[in-house]
Amino acid sequence: MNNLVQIKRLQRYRMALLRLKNMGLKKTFSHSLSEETGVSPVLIRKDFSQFGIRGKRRGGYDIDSLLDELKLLFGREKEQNVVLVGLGNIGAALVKYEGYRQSNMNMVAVFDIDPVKRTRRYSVPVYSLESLREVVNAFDVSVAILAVPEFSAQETAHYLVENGISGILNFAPVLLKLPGHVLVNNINIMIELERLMYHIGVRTKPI
Amino acid sequence: MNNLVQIKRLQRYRMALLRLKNMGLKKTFSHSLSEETGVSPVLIRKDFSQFGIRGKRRGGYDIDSLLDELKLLFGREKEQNVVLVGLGNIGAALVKYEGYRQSNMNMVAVFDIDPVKRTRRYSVPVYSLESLREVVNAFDVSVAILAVPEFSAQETAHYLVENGISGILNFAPVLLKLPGHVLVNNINIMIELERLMYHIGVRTKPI
DNA sequence: ATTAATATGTGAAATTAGTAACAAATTAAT
DNA sequence: ATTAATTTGTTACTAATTTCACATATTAAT
Ligand SMILES: NC(=O)c1ccc[n+]([C@@H]2O[C@H](COP(=O)([O-])OP(=O)(O)OC[C@H]3O[C@@H](n4cnc5c(N)ncnc54)[C@H](O)[C@@H]3O)[C@@H](O)[C@H]2O)c1
Ligand SMILES: NC(=O)c1ccc[n+]([C@@H]2O[C@H](COP(=O)([O-])OP(=O)(O)OC[C@H]3O[C@@H](n4cnc5c(N)ncnc54)[C@H](O)[C@@H]3O)[C@@H](O)[C@H]2O)c1
Repeated sequence: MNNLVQIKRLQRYRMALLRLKNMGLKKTFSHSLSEETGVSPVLIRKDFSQFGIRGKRRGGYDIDSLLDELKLLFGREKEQNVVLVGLGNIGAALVKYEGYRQSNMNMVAVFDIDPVKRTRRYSVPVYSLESLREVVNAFDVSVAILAVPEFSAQETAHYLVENGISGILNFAPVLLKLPGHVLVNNINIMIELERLMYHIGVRTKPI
Repeated sequence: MNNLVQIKRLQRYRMALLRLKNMGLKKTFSHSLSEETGVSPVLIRKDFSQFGIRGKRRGGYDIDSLLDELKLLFGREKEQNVVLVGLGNIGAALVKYEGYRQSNMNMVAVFDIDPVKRTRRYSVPVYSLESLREVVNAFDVSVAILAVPEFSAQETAHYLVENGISGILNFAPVLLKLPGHVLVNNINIMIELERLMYHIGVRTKPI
């Protein structure tokens, strides 16, 4: 059963555990985590079990230990550097976001073809794409956030990969065609909205 | 097998078909759509088949007919109005986005508690939350985009529901606890980034 | 006309994911 | 100490999703 679906759930557990810890809690139970994540208690226990994470019968799970175990999975030891490509609407939101540290990540540079965009001053430097390779090498970057218009997404993604990027978080609503070793995660806001509409529409449609 | 997973795929087909149509194509085949969407050809055929959409053996599918059929599913007849709650980083990107029309949607109002945010002028009016019910009634709104900070997300979501919202696209990294009839779709940017890191890390880790 | 090639459509098989049931451990209560 | 209550961990079962295999239709070529 390993992977994908399960990894997504482990991430959710981790987020929830961070919240619980923040609230001052020391331990938790599969049914409490279920409340926080929407995953059934059995499945939570099974997931933990399969990743070698063990609780105490009747005593539940120790939050700190759980987070330590999950840290080995997600919170890579070394802080991971990412770059942002495309400083438009979405890009501007992402560059101003301050939550990267919390996930042990750091945005080291932004790239945009528009020189005007490069005059705006943020806490992160904005370059032309020519500097990409240099930055990738200097900061050991392997992941990029891609927030360029749909029509240039494929071409830009290709350029990123040519210059050493092997993971892309893609906001453009297209399937990027890239070499097999490259990983892409897509975020498609309009599709999420549409599906919401669809499900609501379906349910409220008169029978 | 109906629903959820399948609906997601049908949405992807639709997006891809719109692109193909835009490129001037008239018909397509399950294997071409597979290229565009990453879904296997058999599964594409099966999905269509189960939704009563039929192609021509040897002749493939007619793009316009396909889109018509899918329109019945997704592109509700009437344009759907949505509101945005929280005009921060993400909110500002969403209010400036111009792709709603294409999905037959329309953003009719933005809400923010911060009076300073309400002085900024966009093509969409910005109100305080007190006006929510009024707008919901006037524009028959059932879906809201929630882009407020994590700590106020639950409370705000609750308020939205109290005032007639039944679908929420949630950007805050928390599981919203709401009455069963309310639908929530979550977009969690950091989780997507983390998972990218994880999968890359796993693969490049020395054996 | 006949044959070959190509694509769809679908029931069966295989795979993957999730649930139920319950034993084992641990803690709390008497 | 003994009993009861609770919660984990696991195996067996059920459900869901996807792929396989192939029959069937359609077009193109000879
Ligand atoms: N803004 C939203 O709310 C929203 C919603 C849904 C989807 N999207 C998608 O997200 C992507 C970005 O949207 P946006 O609204 O931020 O777009 P935008 O047009 O505001 O910004 C795009 C930016 O990318 C830059 N750019 C263009 N080509 C480039 C290239 N080759 N290399 C580097 N930079 C380049 C442009 O100069 C611009 O600054 C689009 O694909 C869009 O479809 C956005
Ligand atoms: N910006 C990003 O790139 C990013 C990335 C990942 C996740 N997120 C999440 O998205 C959400 C929004 O992020 P952001 O960066 O835009 O935050 P932000 O702080 O920039 O903006 C939040 C906005 O919500 C308004 N607000 C606060 N409470 C409100 C309430 N009760 N009702 C109405 N409006 C209210 C604030 O006035 C502000 O304008 C957060 O939950 C954040 O964790 C954002």
